[in-house]
Amino acid sequence: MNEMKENNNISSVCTNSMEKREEKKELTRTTILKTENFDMANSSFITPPPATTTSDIDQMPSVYALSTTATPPPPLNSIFDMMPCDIIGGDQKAGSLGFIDLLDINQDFGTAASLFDWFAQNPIVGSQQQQTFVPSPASTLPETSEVLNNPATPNSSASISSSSNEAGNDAFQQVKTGDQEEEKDHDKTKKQLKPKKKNQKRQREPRFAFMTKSEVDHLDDGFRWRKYGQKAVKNSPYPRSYYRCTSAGCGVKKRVERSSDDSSIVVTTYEGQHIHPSPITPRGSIGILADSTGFGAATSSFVIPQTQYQQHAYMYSSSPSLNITTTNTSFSPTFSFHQRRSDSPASLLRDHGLLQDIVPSQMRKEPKKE
DNA sequence: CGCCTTTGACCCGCGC
DNA sequence: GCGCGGGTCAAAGGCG
Repeated sequence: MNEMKENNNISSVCTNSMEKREEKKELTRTTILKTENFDMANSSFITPPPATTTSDIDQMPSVYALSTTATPPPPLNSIFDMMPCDIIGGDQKAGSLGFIDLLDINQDFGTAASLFDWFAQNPIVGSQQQQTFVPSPASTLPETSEVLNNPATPNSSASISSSSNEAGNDAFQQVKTGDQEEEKDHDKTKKQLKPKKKNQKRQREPRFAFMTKSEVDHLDDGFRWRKYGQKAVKNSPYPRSYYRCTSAGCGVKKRVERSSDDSSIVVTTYEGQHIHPSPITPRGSIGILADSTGFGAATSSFVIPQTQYQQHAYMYSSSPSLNITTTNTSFSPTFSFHQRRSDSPASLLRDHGLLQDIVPSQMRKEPKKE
């Protein structure tokens, strides 16, 4: 109890204090990269990511995208496809077995004002393609990369098949299997669902995680969340918070916790798919345009408030030359993530032979500065 | 008053 | 079967 409170203090938790958020938002920095060896069950890296090396990077915003899957993920047509609905097969246990490279972001971002701009500017043909990525020491991962993905789970593989389903919900359904329909009403009745069949493992919603270098734990992503739980995390001084989207009928959840290795890194894990547009488009926030497919909403959990990230958008890559720096530029005030469903950084990377270059496990050992 | 967080208890799955 | 740990519930209280 007391310990938990202490943890809260330690981790500079300011979950819903707008004031504090305002104070600290500028401290939030974002870098997106893909990684692997992420233990989704524990929201931790199976293998601690190598340290970033440059002091520059240390100054950069940090968002690390992570995801796991137990089943071959559906089409990866864009970075935004890496949202829960499309990417992560949702079995927690299996998911914990390994982490898959899904955030295939690695590209010369050129003049893109931001990560999001970049995505907007780089249409990629990604449909009807199949991609399999099997982290393996002997595989295509270049050891020159600073990435050092210790394949904690050699068996884990991201099979990204593609069928570019324009209906986001349908895409989501692709991930679902069999009895998952039962899950629809699991939210309220979970507790009463004792008579759950023994052999029916509870299927988890697809999940998507990313890491954010921020002093703010609960990032404002444009949606309204209600905290419904907090648990101490084993082997971590920081607690894990559980949030649920407050919109009626929307069962999207997210977990937020700090990296035990680097307290400046917040690991946010989204689970599920929004069935509504972002209720909030606060000034400075990147709004999400949900389309009729609902996919926009589905991917909206990736929304990053402009106010928090506009200072820098940085993307790690194993190759310094591939780093993008977007300094003091702002994200598009409104970005429709779903609008690039045919764009695939993954395929782009594939086309450019960069897929394996992406830095995964690197971020955890960023030089601690505190 | 409504919405939110806090927090102890409970449920559930898994490993031993 | 038991214990552990993750995840969730729901009552209580805080806050605007």
